[in-house]
Amino acid sequence: MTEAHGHTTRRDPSRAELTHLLRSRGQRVTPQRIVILRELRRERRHLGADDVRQAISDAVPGISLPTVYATLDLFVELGLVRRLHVGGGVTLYDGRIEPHQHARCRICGEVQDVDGAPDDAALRAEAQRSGFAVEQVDVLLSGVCQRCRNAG
Amino acid sequence: MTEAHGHTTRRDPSRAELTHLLRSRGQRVTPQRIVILRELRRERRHLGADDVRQAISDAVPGISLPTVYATLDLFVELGLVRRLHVGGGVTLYDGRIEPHQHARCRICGEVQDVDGAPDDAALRAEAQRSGFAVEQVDVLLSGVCQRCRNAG
DNA sequence: ATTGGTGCAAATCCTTTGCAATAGC
DNA sequence: GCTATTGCAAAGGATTTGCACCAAT
Repeated sequence: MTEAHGHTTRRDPSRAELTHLLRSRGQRVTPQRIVILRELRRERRHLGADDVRQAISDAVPGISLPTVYATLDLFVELGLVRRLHVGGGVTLYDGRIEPHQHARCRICGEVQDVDGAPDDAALRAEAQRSGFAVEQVDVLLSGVCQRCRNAG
Repeated sequence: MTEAHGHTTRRDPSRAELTHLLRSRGQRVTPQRIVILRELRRERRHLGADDVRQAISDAVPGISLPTVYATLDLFVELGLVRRLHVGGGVTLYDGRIEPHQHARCRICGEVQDVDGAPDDAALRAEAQRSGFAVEQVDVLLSGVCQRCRNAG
């Protein structure tokens, strides 16, 4: 038995990180927050707010969607997760912090990670020419994923 | 008088283009479509669906939002305009076709154009390694625009 | 004991849908 | 005249808000 039925305690690197960040801002460490962050870090898929709620419904049975939204907003502000705006008004959350970009299949809608940072020097320079202070660069590739190419 | 109160007729390059595209697909050339495309081509800002309706409310007084949405969807499919998903679930439409990217101010939300194509060779290659067929690359810069930097 | 966080219910916002009337072709 | 397109009204789905209760510090 490795660690069985994921409970909130026990060696969880994301938990210490979270506790520290929240405490330093006078905010509270709640089970909801612990579980949501752990889920985002564990899951390699990209989750919407309701996906998150479903994914943790065992660990935190009665959690409400407003709480999930509030928590995700907080995590984005803390820099713990990335918010992703893919097509169709869909908003997803990504627990991976390492620099990487995203590719969205126009057939099935699935979003996959693409490792690597964009070579954005030229675009940055161009934006800064007009006085825009660039803080972040998001790249979204669109196309057709392997599975849909095989199916189609 | 250059050409005064923009009416739908008279030398409008976008109109001929639109007529041709629609006819070739057995679709109809309506005043709503003509005016919406002309507005998107003329306006250098990026417009949401309701912005479009307001912008053309003089030319097409009774136009409904569902019609605006349907028309924008059609134009995106025809490749006449680009759909932009910027933060906050906001969807904007861009009548400029030439390759360019976008920068969104995190303070005021304004979206400005950034000329130039991304140097995306490395990311494309990485995505294709996993069987993903890249068709399009969208880059969204985030940061603070000139005006908000001065104000702040 | 304080007061930030949660859950609930309802409100809001954007977008889509169903359908009868209208207008391109 | 045929049928795509429109406008209206209403539905739908995602996210936010207000407030009373609860629980982390």
